[in-house]
Amino acid sequence: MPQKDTSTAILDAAEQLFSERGFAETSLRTITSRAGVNLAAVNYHFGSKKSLIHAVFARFLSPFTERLRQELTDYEASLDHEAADLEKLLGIVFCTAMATCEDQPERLNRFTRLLGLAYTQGQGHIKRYLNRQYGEVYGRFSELLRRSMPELSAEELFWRFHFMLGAVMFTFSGVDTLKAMAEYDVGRLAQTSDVIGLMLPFLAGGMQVKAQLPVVSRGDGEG
Amino acid sequence: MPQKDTSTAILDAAEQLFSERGFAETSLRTITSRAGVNLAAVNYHFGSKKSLIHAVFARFLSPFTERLRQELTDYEASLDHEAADLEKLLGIVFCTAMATCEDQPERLNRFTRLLGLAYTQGQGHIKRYLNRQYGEVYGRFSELLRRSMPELSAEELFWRFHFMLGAVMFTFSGVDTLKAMAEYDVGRLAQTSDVIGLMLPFLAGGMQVKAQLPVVSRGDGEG
DNA sequence: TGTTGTTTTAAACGTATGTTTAAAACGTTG
DNA sequence: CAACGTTTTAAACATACGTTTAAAACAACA
Repeated sequence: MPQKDTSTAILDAAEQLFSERGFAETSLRTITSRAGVNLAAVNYHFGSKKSLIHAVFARFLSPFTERLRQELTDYEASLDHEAADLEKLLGIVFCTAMATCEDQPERLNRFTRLLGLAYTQGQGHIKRYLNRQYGEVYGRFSELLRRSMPELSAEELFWRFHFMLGAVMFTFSGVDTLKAMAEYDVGRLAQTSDVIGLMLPFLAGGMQVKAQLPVVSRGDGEG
Repeated sequence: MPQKDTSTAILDAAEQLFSERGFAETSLRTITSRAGVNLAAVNYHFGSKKSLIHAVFARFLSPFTERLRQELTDYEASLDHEAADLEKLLGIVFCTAMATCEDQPERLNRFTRLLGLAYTQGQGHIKRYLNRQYGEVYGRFSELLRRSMPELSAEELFWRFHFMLGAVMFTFSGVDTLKAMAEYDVGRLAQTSDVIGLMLPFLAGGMQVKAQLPVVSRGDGEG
């Protein structure tokens, strides 16, 4: 490949820059100059900045969800009405994600960060797009998660799921900074797979802990 | 108070709008028109948009860290060389945060969200400002956290701490959306104190879980 | 080679932003 | 009241943005 396709060059630059600076903070001019293409190329090939953002997500998420759909189907078949296993389930997601970008492991960081930004940064159109395109696989995973912890109430499961999501998103959002900090603090450079290896027990431990009464309470009543 | 001070009106509007839309996505014109003041008032009272952002953080964080410093000192004194208790420590932070804005509980959501945005959104100057101003209290808390889990390796503690941070930040970043989703899914409207009550066991469970070998591995070697 | 459809380019457009200015309004103090 | 420092105001400024345009360059094919 002597020289990248224009669309690919734009997607590559956009993916990296968006993940570094966010969507609103990254201008088309920065993207096109990094990609070495003309400014108008974005609107020619993608139509608008919004569509470019969607395309960046789609390039990773479409292969990923395709693989994940298959993995979940296989796992569901192997279960045959018995309860699902939480760590196995989380392992499937992580492994599928890593397998989707096995040639460039750093893309996983970029991508989790992009997802985190999509959630926390305004830009409602991104959330709508993601839900429309990939909501079904997410629902499949949710259902398996529920089956892996049948003793948990719907409310506890809901919140714990989002606590977990937060730990994952936030960690990978700043994983490069964190790796550097960890190297400075601890003296050892961690690989992404190491971080996942440390994260899985944390997540499983938090998800499966026995519920107990809260130690925090507010001054007012229960309203 | 018949009519708010101009600076206060700006800070109120900015705090709310920043937390809803992010920093880059909120224009000074939106802020000043929401606050009912003239556009130039921001630059007159705060000098620049950057300084306004810093002022928004300072208005919450200065009283908060002041209280927290005191609470940590008290707790340290009560310990007298014995190990700190993790849940007690987390409880102190949450309670101090809630006490700092006891009159307007929703400010806690806004603020955790602002902190999350500061971490995930580019805007390096915010991180630098926060570290410069409040780094010391953070260090005090870190040290107590370490003392609460002496059996954990430095590396495990570092990463688990950031997993925890992520769960907290992410949850409160979208706590209003999440509350609405939870109400729809589960049928019961949660209060912030309820969410914290559900979160504490999750965090403590994840932090204190016995480490185990990771189930995820990469294809390549250990490099 | 001439024609046609596609891609790239430089330039401009319209709009929105953060900031500055200079005059007006205000409030306090002599 | 008069003078002075502070605050507010409307307008303008310079810059950056996403998008559009129309011409140029290119590619494929007859």
